[in-house]
Amino acid sequence: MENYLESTKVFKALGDPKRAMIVDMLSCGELCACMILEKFEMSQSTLSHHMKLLCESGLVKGREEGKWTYYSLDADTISKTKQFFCNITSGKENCICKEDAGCCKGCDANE
Amino acid sequence: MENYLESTKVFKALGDPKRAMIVDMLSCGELCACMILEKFEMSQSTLSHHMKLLCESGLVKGREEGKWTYYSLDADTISKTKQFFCNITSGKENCICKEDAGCCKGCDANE
DNA sequence: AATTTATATTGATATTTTTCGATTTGACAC
DNA sequence: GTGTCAAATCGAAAAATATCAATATAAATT
Repeated sequence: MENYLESTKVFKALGDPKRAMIVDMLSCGELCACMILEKFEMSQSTLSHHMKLLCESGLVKGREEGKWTYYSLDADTISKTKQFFCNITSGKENCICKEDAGCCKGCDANE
Repeated sequence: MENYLESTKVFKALGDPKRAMIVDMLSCGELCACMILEKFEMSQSTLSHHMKLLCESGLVKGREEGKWTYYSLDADTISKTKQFFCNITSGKENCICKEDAGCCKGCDANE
């Protein structure tokens, strides 16, 4: 059984175009919040909120240095998420629909 | 430049554990709404709403046959989404942060 | 034609998310 | 210490989403 809750958090984080764009930016290396902020039309507090969400999903890591915070992608989460995406989308014989009826009731997908 | 809006719609759809689970179910073949409904604790109208969202993202296709609607995964969207995920997360030299400052203002990520 | 069955739609409510301005915190410079 | 800068947090408002019960639609069955 997949860990739906963990990976869907990452998808939720990527479900916003601005956040996906931030991830794209970070893919060529770590950046401080101020650099990211320069590229967008949003307030500093809004960016901070987006960064927090990205960090909480595990996709992004923050590193504090003096008064700056540098953000970078988390390779491990990226690889796990890719794996999860492939698992749930690639054809297979024994996916959950083949199990007993009602198998999804009360599992983590229902919170 | 990536098509953020299109792919982030798919991520948004996958950002809900129940919907991710539905996608997982569909990965072993097409299912009618009634079969999916059996597995969850949610009302019929709620499931219908989730299926609509999945279809609108392009990840799932609906096929009507008599009084049933059969749902299945859309291979093309899956492959495009995987590609997009890889593009924005894999290290590269020329990602958007290397372009002119402010390049993201007014582009599709800002709606 | 009337009934049942599968699904979609509508209307309402509750919750979550997005966003901002204002404030706070913490580091650095003077 | 005082002021400045980067970033986080708080509080509030607006928008989007999730959910359900009720109703509508449309096909199959009687």
